[in-house]
Amino acid sequence: MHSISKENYLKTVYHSAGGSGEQVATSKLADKLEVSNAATSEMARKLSDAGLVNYARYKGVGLTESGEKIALQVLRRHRLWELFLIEILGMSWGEVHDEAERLEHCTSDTLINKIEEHLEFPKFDPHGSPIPDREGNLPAMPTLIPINQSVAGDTYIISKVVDQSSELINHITSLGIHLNSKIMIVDKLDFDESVRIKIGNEVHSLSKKVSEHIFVSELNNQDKI
Amino acid sequence: MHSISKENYLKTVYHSAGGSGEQVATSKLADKLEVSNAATSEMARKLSDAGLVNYARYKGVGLTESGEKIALQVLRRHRLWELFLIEILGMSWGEVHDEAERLEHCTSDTLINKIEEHLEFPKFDPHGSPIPDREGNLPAMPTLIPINQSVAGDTYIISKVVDQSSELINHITSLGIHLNSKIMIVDKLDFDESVRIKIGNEVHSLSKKVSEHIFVSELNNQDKI
DNA sequence: AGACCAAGTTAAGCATCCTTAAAAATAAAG
DNA sequence: CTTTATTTTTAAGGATGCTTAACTTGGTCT
Ligand SMILES: [Mn+2]
Ligand SMILES: [Mn+2]
Ligand SMILES: [Mn+2]
Ligand SMILES: [Mn+2]
Repeated sequence: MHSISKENYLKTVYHSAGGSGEQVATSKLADKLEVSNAATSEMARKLSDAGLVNYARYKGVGLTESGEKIALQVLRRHRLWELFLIEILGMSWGEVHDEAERLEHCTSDTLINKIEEHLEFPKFDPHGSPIPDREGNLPAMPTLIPINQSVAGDTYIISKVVDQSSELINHITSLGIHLNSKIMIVDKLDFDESVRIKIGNEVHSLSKKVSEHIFVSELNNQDKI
Repeated sequence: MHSISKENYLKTVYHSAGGSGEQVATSKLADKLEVSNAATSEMARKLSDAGLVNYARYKGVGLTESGEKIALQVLRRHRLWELFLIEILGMSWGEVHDEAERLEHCTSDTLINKIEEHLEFPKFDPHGSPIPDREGNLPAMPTLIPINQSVAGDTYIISKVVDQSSELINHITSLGIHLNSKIMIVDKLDFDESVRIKIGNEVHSLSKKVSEHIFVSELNNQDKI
């Protein structure tokens, strides 16, 4: 098994590259991992030596096939743990991410497979993200769009919430937004890129920062999830 | 939270001191932790600086009050995880120790309390060891004796198995020994300190190494567990 | 007591992962 | 196409936790 730092790094490259094999700037990774640029450059070289990323100085990093395999394993552990903590142990949406962020690094295949079995082989985690199977395959997903790209007047279903920070999740929860909530886009304000949405009878304003982390699907796509 | 190394060290001091505040030789800890004596001496000094152990050169280490508090927290997490993995996830006796050895270092109070609640506040782990409560108090336990101190001809109940290594646990399991099994001491051989025991209709020979890790209670003490 | 031995400690050094500060490469302006 | 600004890398060093090898210390044997 690789070190905690290496696993977190590979997972972050995967997230930042947006699934495809794009090159990611080392400074972007430094931001997300909350370490210095210097630390990220150094790690890029080490992971490159280990054959887990493609890296050329000043050109960013991208996962190799074996690097992606590891990233998907970590992601699998993270997402299964989150679902388990919510479904079986009754923890809250806001609590599970930080816990999973640690557990993902100290869970054997045997254990994570037991958890998967206990949850009856789920396909999505509590934030709507797909869970890789034992071979690293992701389930088919409908195309989702972030709220800041939605159309005013249209109605959508909340389908995924990017859960990088528990602060964001707690804020979203406090607005009454949950997975599979139905929302209507009231209007979009150009000057600050905020979006006003209607949930039930309440109208809330979402800043750009918030709206770009919430993904929705069109109402008629709902059955695909 | 302290580092993994420090937590393991404190836990090992607790185990080695046999509950009371005896001083433990650094070399004994080095053996159990499978590191060099040098590493143990260095760590003794660091933990002493942090006020977690009493340490005077050449005199061994003993837990301070705050050191014992941490040891008991780690022990609590270890034992609750082991029980959880067996009871809820169906893992085997031999598998859970190694898993718990890692999980014990990355589990928040919130999570371990949820686990405790889910298990309905158990008092003993799957090997018969007592589980400290949230305040670090251990449940009352009957006095147990290791099999190598048992009396030939007498009948006992298996009440605790020290689970330092999964090899030992697997061996014991393969002999058909489980918690609460009833056994009879057939005889004790002086020349190699082995013990022969009868379980059901089978007679097995236990080496000294094995017999000193299995603890039994007299038959009439059974109800106290 | 003096010599000896085993147990325990210190010294020096290595791996990992991080930092800040200086240097180099790339990108942006003029 | 230079000059400047920004991004990225390299260099030097610190903390932690480990190693082997050399050195102390305390206890034992004669
Ligand atoms: Mn998460
Ligand atoms: Mn993590
Ligand atoms: Mn155990
Ligand atoms: Mn451990």
